[in-house]
Amino acid sequence: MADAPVGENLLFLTDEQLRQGIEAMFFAYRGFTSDPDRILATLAYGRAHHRAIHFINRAPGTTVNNLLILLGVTKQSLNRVLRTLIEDGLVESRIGTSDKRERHLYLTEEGKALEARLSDAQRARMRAAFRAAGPEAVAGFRQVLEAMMDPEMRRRYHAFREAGA
Amino acid sequence: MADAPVGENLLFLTDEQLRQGIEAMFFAYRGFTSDPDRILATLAYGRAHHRAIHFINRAPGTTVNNLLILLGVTKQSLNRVLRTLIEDGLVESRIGTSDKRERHLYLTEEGKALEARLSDAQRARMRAAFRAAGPEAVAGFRQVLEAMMDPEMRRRYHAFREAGA
DNA sequence: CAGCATAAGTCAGCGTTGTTGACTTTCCAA
DNA sequence: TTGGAAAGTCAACAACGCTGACTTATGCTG
Repeated sequence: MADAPVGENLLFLTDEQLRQGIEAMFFAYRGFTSDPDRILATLAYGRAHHRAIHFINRAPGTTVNNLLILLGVTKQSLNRVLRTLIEDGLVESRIGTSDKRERHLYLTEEGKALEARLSDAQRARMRAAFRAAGPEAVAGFRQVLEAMMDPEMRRRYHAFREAGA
Repeated sequence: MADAPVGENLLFLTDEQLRQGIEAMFFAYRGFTSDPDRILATLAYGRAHHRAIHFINRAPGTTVNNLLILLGVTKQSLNRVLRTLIEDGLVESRIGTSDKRERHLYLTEEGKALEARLSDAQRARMRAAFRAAGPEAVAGFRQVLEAMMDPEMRRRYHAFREAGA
């Protein structure tokens, strides 16, 4: 897997290939966010709300601190988003049982409904792209993306996924 | 290429696989932008400046209109960025010869120097990721990204690349 | 128990980057 | 010569990052 090209066949590492990869990443990310963005624009929410909703859905009961580390934003920034989501009844904040300083976050039914709308739209595009490219391409896609993350973020992400609540 | 799995082996299209793809895209994009962001932060520039510099470098002599369509922003938004780059002597704006309403954009030597700094950083990460994943994974990565773009953006992007000036 | 650390929330202010709307200037082309 | 395209400008606004300072509640440790 990691030992395919050693001395020959390094043409995929030319500057031109790398630049094309960079540009592909830029344009693909635009497509990636465009469908949820359209939905969010009708609701006075933005991408930050989407990200919060997404990860609360993925790990119900996660704490505010967990979430802001995962998202890589300050607590002030996250708090502004969480406050509106709680006020609007999409997210519920429960005081921790073992540690009462902590707030555990959950989606309400309404929050789950919006999460599903956003997720359906985003998954539809991802599904179409995966289907068009085929399973081997998808495996390569995942490999490259994993390698592109900061090691620290990759670690946090996997820890989050395994921790759940 | 497009006919690998027809009735069986569609496990790569499960909702869980799609969600993992979505999250990988989110975290990888963070890594993707982090190196240039660090450089830009020391210069009072942001990502919008980077994008303008990148595409002017890729297609010297492109017009303002070409650029704003490619970047998908309004002329007011692009103009604010271009103005600072021109004032700072990184970008040169030349009045068109055939059509004098048009402004053709070029990087100055100083602009090319910054482009190289930003690009070196971003390519280093891309190179490391490509190398770690291998050429077949890179091909798959590119295929999925291409399929994820809006068709209109993919068309514009390829047209831009071929047009040059 | 006293005191420090931690988790969360809040207020104020700021910067970047996107938006809309309205307007002017320049200039090509029918 | 007139309509429209291209470019630029001004104003206002919103989303969402940031820093800094502060409070409140709670947990932990000496």
